[in-house]
Amino acid sequence: MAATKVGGKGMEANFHAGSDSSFCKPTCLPEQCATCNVRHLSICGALEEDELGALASITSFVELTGRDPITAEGEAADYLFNVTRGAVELYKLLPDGRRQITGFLFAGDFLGIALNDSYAYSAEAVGGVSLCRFPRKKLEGLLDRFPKLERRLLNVASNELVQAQDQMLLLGRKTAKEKVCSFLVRLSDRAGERGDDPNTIYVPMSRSDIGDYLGLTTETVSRNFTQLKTTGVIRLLEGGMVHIPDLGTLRDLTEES
Amino acid sequence: MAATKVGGKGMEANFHAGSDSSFCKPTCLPEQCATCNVRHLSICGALEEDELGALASITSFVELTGRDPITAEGEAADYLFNVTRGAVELYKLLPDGRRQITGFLFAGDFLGIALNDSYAYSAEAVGGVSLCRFPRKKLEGLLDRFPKLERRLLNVASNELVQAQDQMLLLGRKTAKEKVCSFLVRLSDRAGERGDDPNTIYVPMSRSDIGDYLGLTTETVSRNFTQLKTTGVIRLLEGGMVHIPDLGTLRDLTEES
DNA sequence: CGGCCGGTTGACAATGGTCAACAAGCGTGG
DNA sequence: CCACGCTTGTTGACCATTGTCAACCGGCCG
Repeated sequence: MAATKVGGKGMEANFHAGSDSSFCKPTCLPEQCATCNVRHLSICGALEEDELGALASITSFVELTGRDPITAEGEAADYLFNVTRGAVELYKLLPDGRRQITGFLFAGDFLGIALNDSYAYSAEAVGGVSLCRFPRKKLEGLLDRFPKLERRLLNVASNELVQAQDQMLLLGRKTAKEKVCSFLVRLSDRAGERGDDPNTIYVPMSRSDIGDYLGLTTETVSRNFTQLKTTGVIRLLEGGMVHIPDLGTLRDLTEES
Repeated sequence: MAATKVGGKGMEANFHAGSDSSFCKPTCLPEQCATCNVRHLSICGALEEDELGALASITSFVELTGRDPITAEGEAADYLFNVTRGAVELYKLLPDGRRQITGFLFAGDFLGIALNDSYAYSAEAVGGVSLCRFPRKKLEGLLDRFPKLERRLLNVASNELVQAQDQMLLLGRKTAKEKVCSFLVRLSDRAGERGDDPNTIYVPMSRSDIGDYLGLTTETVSRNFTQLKTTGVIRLLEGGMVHIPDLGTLRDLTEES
């Protein structure tokens, strides 16, 4: 796949405008929305069925693979996104290449709150990802029409800020072991929220991604994983799955309230 | 001064409701708003003069000294605030007492975006502070009436998220020296934005506060300050003032783009 | 088959933390 | 007015956690 950014001019072949869906009245939803299983989780959930058409009409549907870039830090923020499948990582770089991943996004998450005209971070796909892409100007126009949508965005921003505070506490004050355990607990909590088994979590990201998220090196992450493994707190399964026999034990190691 | 929180039941003697200002029509602004010099910077700036009365009517004006608490992490978020004078610090604690300061607020800043029913962090005054206090429910009511206000809050949240990303990069990936220099540069930038001299900045917080903000110990902060002092990058003046002869040199030490 | 990538492990180093002593400033109370 | 104690900041000696560098393993893909 080409390494063109989704926000840029390329990849036009990779997505289809919502209005493309042939003989469909404006109020009729494109197939992607009709079958979307994270609609109630995402910002779309703020709108009623009959209002959703307006949002859908400005939406393009994007499919990504591998490590396709989505946004680049500092670039004009012309598009905002909804993740409907897969995982996305957000990161910032220092000039010498040091990287800090500021967050992972999953299905239902919104990408593009943290910006003032230009993106505050780069975003790239981790494996297969589906996105809804909204032109920023047009989305802002919809905010005027649907205050409910704006309220929802404010809630999203609020929640992201709460998460950001937690992450600052983790980065600034937790030990390597506490960081790794907190990370696993968070993935487990999210799995639970999605209705998945919180004791068997999917960890799609590499050790180096985890390190860059927790402010550690890959080696330290790896060492802590093996230590948790040998002490029986976790079991590493096939395909990036991790089994946690006793969440209480793991949670005790995070030092969280 | 009593250690009662401003969000709680105490301190009623310390503030005056905006509507107290005697024979004043609802549209007439209380003295505090009329003379407020950060109105255009704060969320109030989103409203026209004639709309401000509605906001003022739900506002209480609070004066704090010393280390008075404003909010406590986990507590019901019944009030939101505007800082109109002084400095406020926001922090989170681990059960064993480790502390992470997630941000400092100054005049014009809004306090209370990062919440979902309960405050995500504790907030306390650093020295003398003046606040405008809004009951959350009533403020939310105003958001329905004034979409401009909601838009402004979304912008505030957006900016805070951008800052939070920067702080994560700092906490996770910068060295002690880079952290301290970044901190000074930020204070200098803010001084410049306020129209103050960016070469002579006011650092009102203690070494321990700075350490808890940067994920360092007081000793490491102190050592880095003296190193910057002996290499001539900064000069420590009276009353917490710091002189920076050459901002370029300092900026080079932050490793920022 | 061979090279590359991701993960693991080991030896060692260094950044930053811990512990302790000390100085300066400041308010309190004799 | 001075002595005292408390807090804050500074500095030093030492140490530990985590980073660095390197080797190695296994899987995957060309």
